[in-house]
Amino acid sequence: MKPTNNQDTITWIEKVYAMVRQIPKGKVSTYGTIADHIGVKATSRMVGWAMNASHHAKPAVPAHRVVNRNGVLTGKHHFATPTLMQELLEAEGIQIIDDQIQDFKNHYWSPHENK
DNA sequence: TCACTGACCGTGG
DNA sequence: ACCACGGCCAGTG
Repeated sequence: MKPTNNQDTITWIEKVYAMVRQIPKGKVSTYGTIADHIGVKATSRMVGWAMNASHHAKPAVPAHRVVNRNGVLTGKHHFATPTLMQELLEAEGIQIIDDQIQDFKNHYWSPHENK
């Protein structure tokens, strides 16, 4: 398509949003994996910061499907409520105990499927 | 305008 | 095995 109002100002942040939205329901991804797949220009910290900005982006990015390397809901505290992230993940069939995703690697989603 | 921080991860000692 | 530090972009004070 040809977005007239769009320009080449697309930054790695846009890619972060796009990739996070590609995460299928019931699956989760990590900051490092996303950052690595986006490009070496971005690091895990940048992804986390982008997620914070995602609150301002549209459509809303399912940041609740993004967790840290340990499979822990590190960013849960940044959601509307500190339990919202866990609630959303549990609603997708993911079991979480003490902010720790159970069988995390089994729910782990890798962008290798996407080109 | 300059400097620091941020939802992290990897490597070195 | 544990502790400490660097790296990258953008926004805020």
